[in-house]
Amino acid sequence: MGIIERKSRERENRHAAILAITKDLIVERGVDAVTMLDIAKRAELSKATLYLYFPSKEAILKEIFFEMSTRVISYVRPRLEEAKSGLEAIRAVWMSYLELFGSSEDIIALYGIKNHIIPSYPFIMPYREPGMMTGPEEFYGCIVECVTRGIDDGTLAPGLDPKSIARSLLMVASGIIEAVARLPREHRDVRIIRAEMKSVFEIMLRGLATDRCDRSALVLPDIE
Amino acid sequence: MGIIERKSRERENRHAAILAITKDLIVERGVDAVTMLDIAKRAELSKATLYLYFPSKEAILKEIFFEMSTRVISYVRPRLEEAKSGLEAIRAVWMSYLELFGSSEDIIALYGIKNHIIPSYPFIMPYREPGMMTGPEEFYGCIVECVTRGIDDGTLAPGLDPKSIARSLLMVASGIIEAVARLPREHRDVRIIRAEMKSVFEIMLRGLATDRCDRSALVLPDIE
Amino acid sequence: MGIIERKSRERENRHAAILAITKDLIVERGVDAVTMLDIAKRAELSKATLYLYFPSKEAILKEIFFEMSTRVISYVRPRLEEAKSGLEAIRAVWMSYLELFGSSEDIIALYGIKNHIIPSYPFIMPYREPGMMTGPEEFYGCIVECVTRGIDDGTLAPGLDPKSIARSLLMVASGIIEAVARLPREHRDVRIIRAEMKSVFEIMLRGLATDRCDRSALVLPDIE
Amino acid sequence: MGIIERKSRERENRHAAILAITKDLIVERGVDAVTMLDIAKRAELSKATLYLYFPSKEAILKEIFFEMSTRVISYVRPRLEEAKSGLEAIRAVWMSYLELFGSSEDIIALYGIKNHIIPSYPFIMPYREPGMMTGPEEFYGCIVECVTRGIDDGTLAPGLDPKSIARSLLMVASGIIEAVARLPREHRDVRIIRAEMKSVFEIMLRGLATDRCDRSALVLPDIE
DNA sequence: AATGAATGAGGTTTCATTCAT
DNA sequence: AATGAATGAAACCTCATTCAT
Repeated sequence: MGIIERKSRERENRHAAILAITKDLIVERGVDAVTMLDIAKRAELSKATLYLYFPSKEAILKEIFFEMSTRVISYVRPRLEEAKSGLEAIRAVWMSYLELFGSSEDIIALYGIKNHIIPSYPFIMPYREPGMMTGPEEFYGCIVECVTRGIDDGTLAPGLDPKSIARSLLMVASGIIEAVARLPREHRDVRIIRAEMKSVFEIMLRGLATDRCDRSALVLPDIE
Repeated sequence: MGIIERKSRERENRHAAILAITKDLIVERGVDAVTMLDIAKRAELSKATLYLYFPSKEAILKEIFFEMSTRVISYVRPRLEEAKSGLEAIRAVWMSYLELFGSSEDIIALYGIKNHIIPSYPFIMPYREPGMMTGPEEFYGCIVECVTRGIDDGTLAPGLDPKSIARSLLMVASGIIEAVARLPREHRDVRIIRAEMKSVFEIMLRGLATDRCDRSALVLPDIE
Repeated sequence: MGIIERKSRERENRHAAILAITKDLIVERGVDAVTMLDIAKRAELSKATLYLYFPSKEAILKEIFFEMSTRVISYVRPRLEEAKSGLEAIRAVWMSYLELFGSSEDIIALYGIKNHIIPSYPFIMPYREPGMMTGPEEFYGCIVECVTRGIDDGTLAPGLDPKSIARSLLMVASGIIEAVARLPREHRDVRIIRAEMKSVFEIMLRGLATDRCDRSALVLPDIE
Repeated sequence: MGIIERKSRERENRHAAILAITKDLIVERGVDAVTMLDIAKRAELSKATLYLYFPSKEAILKEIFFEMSTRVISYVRPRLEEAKSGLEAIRAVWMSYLELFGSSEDIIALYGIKNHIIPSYPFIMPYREPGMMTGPEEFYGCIVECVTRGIDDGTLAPGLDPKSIARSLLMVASGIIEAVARLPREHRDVRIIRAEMKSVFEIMLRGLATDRCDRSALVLPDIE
């Protein structure tokens, strides 16, 4: 039993290692430039072995994707719940992006893979029972809620379509991350990039807020 | 002589036809999924024939890219010059996007190819003598000017960095176009997409403008 | 009739021009690197037009080859006949090579093509009635005669097989020309190359001669 | 462990088999006429498999080339060291050629590839630190030494330029091998070819030697 | 569980040659 | 007579995936 347990743990380790390595490679080179051989080499495994842990390359990508998007939403959700208004909730989302990107570039992989797995996101989303949604769908749902809440509490401009705004916010964030992802690694200066993100996010916050809101909520703090 | 002329015209037609077909294919499937064989098949030519008109696949992409970006800037520039304020100039840029996208989806190809040809745009740009800039570089320059003008004439918020804002605007536009490009063709409903663009652009306009400006300049008209 | 004549002359001019151009290209780049398009471009003709004058690329090569080899033999033969001994005849052959190469690098084309047209030369040669031989065959025959003559008149070592010696001489000459042909054009210094040829030829002359001969016949003059 | 060893041996065998097959094909058809598909077919592999063992066609050629040239020089060098005079050393080089060619036609591949890898050899050679030379460069150096030695010990004619003579010898040998290589395989009668080589080599030996030397050193033995 | 070995399908590019005009 | 246009065949190379051991 101890042995079986150990085996199982080893297997999980390998599994996780493959995912981590693939993520790194994607962050370094972009999804398209990562081959199964690249992954195998860095994992010090044979290509064939990868297929013991994952049925296909697609499956690796999917797993990274869903694992990461779950993680992101776990990070964001409590911050949303603490927010005292709809506007603050939106602000909390942007803050989370800045913090997440600040702590690691991993998020680049998330967005790179997204374009392979659910390219139509956030335009097209299958209807799912509440609780059955995947990370990105849930994330979208969260933002819709934030916007609705903001309209209701008067911190966001009335007359907005929450779904449309949610899509807009997602696309803008996505666009920035992808632009960053295309930078060759040696030009990715985290500080500059965060400044760029902050700039865009602040513009959007100002664009969405009503006069009634606290001006301080429209500014994102510097993160060093 | 009439014959020579006709022949020459036919040759140019083929040349143009190949470009047009490639553009269509890119719009349909994305740059990465378009092969020389695909182009040849749709043009009802052999692969070898393509190489009579273009020295390489890259050359086809480049030609489409530079031709389109020149066309876009020619479209946008006069509208900028007519604008009475910096804010209106920015608004004119957004309007142009809406109009261009409304008349054809071609612009999707432009952005798809951009990521191949100058992936670091708009982050990294080689310095060039004025007048020697490629379309995208010139476009960036235009927007920097608009923003500067807007700060000077008080229609845009003071304290903004024009270069940073220009990059932000380009990235946001790019992000939207790319999100649209990833939609399968049958789901690309031009009206919905334009509404989506309009939504984002209006948010950004509001986010950039000062109170002093004309409220009507913050709204983009519907284009049917 | 005047017109017909002119036409015919024009046709011959084109024909000759194509041959000349091809020869130049071969000298510059080597046989393998010359394409029909290269020839057409430099001749300011279309590829298709080449096929009006020659049925195939092979045919162009063959014609250059036979024309040049005839010219070479016409150059060499009278010098052989003036020679007063077998040894001097051999010397005259070498002298001819030095002179021919000195006046133009064309001979490089001759040897380049040879390897395509009659690769087995000088090992295998079809039997032909006297007078029906092609240039290279005749050339070989000449050298066989020279050697025979030299053995008979005592200037060349007895016990040699004239045919074998003839083949040896041809192979050695060929080897040098081909080595030169492989040099990139900018490194082909005619003076150095002639010195190299002279060196080899003198060694061979000394190796073939008997003591009886005039020592001065073993030295080749410098050609500036 | 036994298994690992066996696998590794098999892999090396395949590697070696590909090299051997390629060598054979080159010997049969010449370098230019050998394609990756040819090699794959004869090896009963797919083209893709070849790329598991070698990164490119060029790499196969290079490996054959360096392996063979190393082998040749290992064969020749001890024979040179046993030689009692410069002339005998040169003779030993020729002897080696005869023996090597007698035991296998492989050497044809060596010379065929040489013209691809270092076409300017022996005219142009990069300077290298002693001990860093490739096989052919080392070979050239050896021959220069032999000639120098021969001039010093009086067995070779004074007034010769050792470097020039070395180049001449290499070109002559190369010329013969290449002439042989162009023969269709069914006409390559090893005995005849060796006789031909012997004939040329003996002429050159006589041409280089002084009267002082032992006449028997000017004759190469028959090898049956 | 692990992997060495193999491959089919597909990518870009080149070139001698043909044919309608 | 001249050619613009076209192409089939073939070259090198890559990669996700399979399978026997």
